[in-house]
Amino acid sequence: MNSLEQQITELAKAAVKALYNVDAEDSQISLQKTRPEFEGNITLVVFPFVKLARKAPAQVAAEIGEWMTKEAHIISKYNAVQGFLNLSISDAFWVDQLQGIDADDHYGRFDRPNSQMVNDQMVHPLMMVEYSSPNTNKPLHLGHVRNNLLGYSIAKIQEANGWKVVKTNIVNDRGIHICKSMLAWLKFGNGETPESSGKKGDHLIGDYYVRFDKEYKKQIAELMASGKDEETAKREAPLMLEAQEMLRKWEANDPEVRELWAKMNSWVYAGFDETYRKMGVSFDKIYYESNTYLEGKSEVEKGLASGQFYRREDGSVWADLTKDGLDEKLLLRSDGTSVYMTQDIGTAKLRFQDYPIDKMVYVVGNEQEYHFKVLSILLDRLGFPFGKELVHFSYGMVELPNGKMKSREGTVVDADDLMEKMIEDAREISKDKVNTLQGITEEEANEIARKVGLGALKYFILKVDPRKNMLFNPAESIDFNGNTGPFIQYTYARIQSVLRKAEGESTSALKGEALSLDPKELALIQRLTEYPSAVRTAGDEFSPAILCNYAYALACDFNSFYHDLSILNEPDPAKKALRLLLAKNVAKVLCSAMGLLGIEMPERM
RNA sequence: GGUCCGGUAGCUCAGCUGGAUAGAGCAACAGCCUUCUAAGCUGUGGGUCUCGGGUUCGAAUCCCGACCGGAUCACCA
Repeated sequence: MNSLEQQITELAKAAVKALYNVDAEDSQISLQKTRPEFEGNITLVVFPFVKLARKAPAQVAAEIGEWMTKEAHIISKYNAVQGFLNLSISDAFWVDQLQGIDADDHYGRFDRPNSQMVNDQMVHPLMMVEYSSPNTNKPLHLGHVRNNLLGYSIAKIQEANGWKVVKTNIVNDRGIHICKSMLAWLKFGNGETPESSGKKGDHLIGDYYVRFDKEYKKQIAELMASGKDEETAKREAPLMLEAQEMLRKWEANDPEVRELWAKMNSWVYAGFDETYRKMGVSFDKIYYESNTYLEGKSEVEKGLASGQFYRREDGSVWADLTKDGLDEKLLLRSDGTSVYMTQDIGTAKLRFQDYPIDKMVYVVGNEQEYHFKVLSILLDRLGFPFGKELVHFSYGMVELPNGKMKSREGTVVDADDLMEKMIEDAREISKDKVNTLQGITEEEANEIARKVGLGALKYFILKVDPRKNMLFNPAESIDFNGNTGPFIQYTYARIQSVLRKAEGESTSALKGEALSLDPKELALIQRLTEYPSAVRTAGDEFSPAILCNYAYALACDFNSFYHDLSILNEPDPAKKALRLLLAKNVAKVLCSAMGLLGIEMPERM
């Protein structure tokens, strides 16, 4: 089906040809939605043609408008304001569009140009999306929340854009930071477990990580008091030495250390699982750094053998990236241990073994842009087809009113606490709405509060352009009114309420009926037709925010329509049928758009 | 210092492939529920789009230069 834009573009080119005998380029055809203060639905900007025509802009607009109106039945009338030609599209066209949307069960979903039919089945190119990637020494915080929500949403959006998406996670489960919490637990834990304390496993481990830091600082202070300088004190503090010793034992597969490590990590995973479940995110395949870092080492060794990398006198291994305008990059330390980059190479290797990856996407904060620039070059050199074109979906930091979150200063916003608080707030607010929520069970009420609270949180985070830093003020609660998730959920719930009451009513009265549309109805249909391009743009630009904006605009249009025009009390059966069809499809699209954001819709609220 | 990103209403953010008088929400104020859910709708006030040049019929948007803020440039991750 030709979109309206395409049809108008062809018409405009034909008009310019017929009137001025000039072949216009597609790039000269500039279309925009007509501003509400003017009559019309779509506007052609005619300035590009005024030189060719050697006439005043308004006259050119009028001439083209006259020609198009005569030639094309979908244009009902036009008006020209300066160089702007405002075109009104016929009501029949819009009704037709609405019926098309209604008939399309996959409205807003596409195939890729390189999707192929294989044995009667559509096979899509494969995109792997890595997100979350937590350390196992502390619970998830607000920064992770943004990461997880963006990662999950972008996976959904790319799926709608015709990719087969594999969601993946790389868990950073080894290293000195893990040893720190293990050591603190051994020394000060008295055998505390999640069961014995009732604490969530990840929080319990996080507490010991903090405890380590506290005791370590104490030791540093003592050493400095006895005359050592700060550098020496930090290096020689017994706790740090012990942690390093523990890491060596871990690398040497010391059974005792490994057993403790496995036990404590399992507590953390149980905690993470709970947080992920609550957040509503999931993964198709999880990788663990403890399994991939050795793979990375051997890849680096191979690169060394093939001359891609070189070894320095102290034994460390480096990649020379000066030809790419970058520096030299360390890949293996002089003691042979691996760094972050090494591990990422190993992970890529395993992933590539496991899946036919066409595109690899890393959802990681913008502080790591340099890292991914380097990784892209290295993977390319090592022969990974997706290396060169890998996407670092780089998003901005979440900042608090006084700057970044700092765990040492206790300003970290915990993910579990935050979600719980949002759900409580939603529950509190819904208590004032008893009239609309009469007769529902406690369980249903909890479920509504959960959807609404999380909806508010998710929308709040996703509506901001991912590239930008965003501000979160813990002192102010996240809104439930205005441009928010609950606003859109509310719009949906209202529609569901109407549809429940209209159950059994047919929309067939619409057939063949020539009815005239109210401007609010027309605006709604036009907005619905914009959904596919919103999905496409969100995919192209990796921006869930675009879908937030779209869903908000659609909800606004509907609420305005709903306020002015009655659906159930409309006496004209054809009009009533149209409005029901409209409401039904607005709900469908709202639900679809919010689904791509990972936000659930309540049937009532 | 090099590189990258940002600067739009009191606050949080849209708009940025150039188009009409720059938009929302929050906060403030004023209205609208015997009528499909008022988490809604309508209205009022609020702007040197950081600044200065340039390109253009037309610049918040593109180019150049300042200024301010952030990130990064580790044998950290």
